[in-house]
Amino acid sequence: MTVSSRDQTSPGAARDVRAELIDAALAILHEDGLEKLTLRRVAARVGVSHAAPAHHFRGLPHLLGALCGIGFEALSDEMEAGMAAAGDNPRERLLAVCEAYVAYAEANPGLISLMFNAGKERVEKAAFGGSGQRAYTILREGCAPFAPAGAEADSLETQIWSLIHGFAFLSIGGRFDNPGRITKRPEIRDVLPPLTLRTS
Amino acid sequence: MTVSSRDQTSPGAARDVRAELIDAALAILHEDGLEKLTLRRVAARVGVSHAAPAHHFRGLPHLLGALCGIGFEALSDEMEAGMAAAGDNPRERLLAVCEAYVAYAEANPGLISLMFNAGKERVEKAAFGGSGQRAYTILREGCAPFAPAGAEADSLETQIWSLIHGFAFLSIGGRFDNPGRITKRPEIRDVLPPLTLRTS
DNA sequence: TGTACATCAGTGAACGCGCGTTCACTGATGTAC
DNA sequence: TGTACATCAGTGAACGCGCGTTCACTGATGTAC
Repeated sequence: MTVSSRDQTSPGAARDVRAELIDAALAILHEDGLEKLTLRRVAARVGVSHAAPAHHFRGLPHLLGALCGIGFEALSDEMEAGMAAAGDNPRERLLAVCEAYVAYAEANPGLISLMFNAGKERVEKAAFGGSGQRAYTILREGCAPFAPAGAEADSLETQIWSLIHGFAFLSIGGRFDNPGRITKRPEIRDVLPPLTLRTS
Repeated sequence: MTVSSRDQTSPGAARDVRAELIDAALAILHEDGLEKLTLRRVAARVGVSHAAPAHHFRGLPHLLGALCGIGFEALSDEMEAGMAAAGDNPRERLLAVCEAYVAYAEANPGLISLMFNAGKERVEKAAFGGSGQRAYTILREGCAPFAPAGAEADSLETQIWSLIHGFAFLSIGGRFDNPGRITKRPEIRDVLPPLTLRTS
């Protein structure tokens, strides 16, 4: 009986508690937000004793770090996929990257908040590598065909990043429901600045 | 002896514990962040028993609501002051509003995070009125002289708000220290989109 | 000017709660011989 | 194919901690007469 799980055709059918803990943490983050995300709740959701997570994560900050890594990878994947699906037009490509960024944030508000807004002491940075760097590089790639209007070298990236980042978090925070506004949920394409192709 | 405080020339010299509690809460928010902001710590900082705050706030969410109200008023004041100091040039006026927004956020990272990123359950909305509305109206006023490049009625406000909001939170989060970047802390003026005056 | 009373902010002890962490333990799995 | 041993993930009880909240209380202040 006890070997039943190993009799399955898939070798991965043996219980992977670590993966289950991460899935449960993502679910709690999504449903209840960061403040409800504790080791004990994660363990309870998986159906395991509250002491079990200690065998997989040094502590809550390490678990949160792992979640951030997953989040940045997934965000990067979405941005890359959007870019790839957009074809060759540079403007369409950048637009797709921006829309992917915002869409990911809107679909994963708890996770994106953890990734960007959680205090340094709460998240063990060592638990995820350069995952954030990858997303930034993709954004930079999307911006590359366009000349910055004026001065600084990476001012266009800064502009675009600020724009979509702010848009995403204002959207998540429900700020576009502001009673003074007409447009409840603007389109990204209506909000991007004019972009001129690099001439050289 | 017990009347000594009332013998002072200033009538406000009598202890105002409620105000002290709010000041202490702001200080904790600034120094340690939202996660460390509890009623007991606030009381301890003021030097009062931990049961005292209950006489002034129904609970932590009401205290946080009061802080948000103060924050939005202060943000609005800064935006208005910046605009007033900028003179008559519409572009300079809008730039000043934007710079005030970002500067306030950078100077008060804990408070601005509470105002925009804290969950609805944590902050009692009833504890502050339309303070957020005022800031939005000022931003709208700064945008008014400019024609939206294309379509939607409030797309320019959305664009500017997203841009400065994202810029502010990326700055607070230390994202401009990203190793892939050249410019560590860009200027707002280098990052604003081109603005064309409304013709009609 | 006095006296009786109501109000109200602050005290300090006590409560139950959920949290992270530690501990000795158990039982399954893998390995050396 | 066996036997002895090491490893390791999970258990459940226990710990101390900080938290919000409640409670009877005290003492100062304000008010009615």
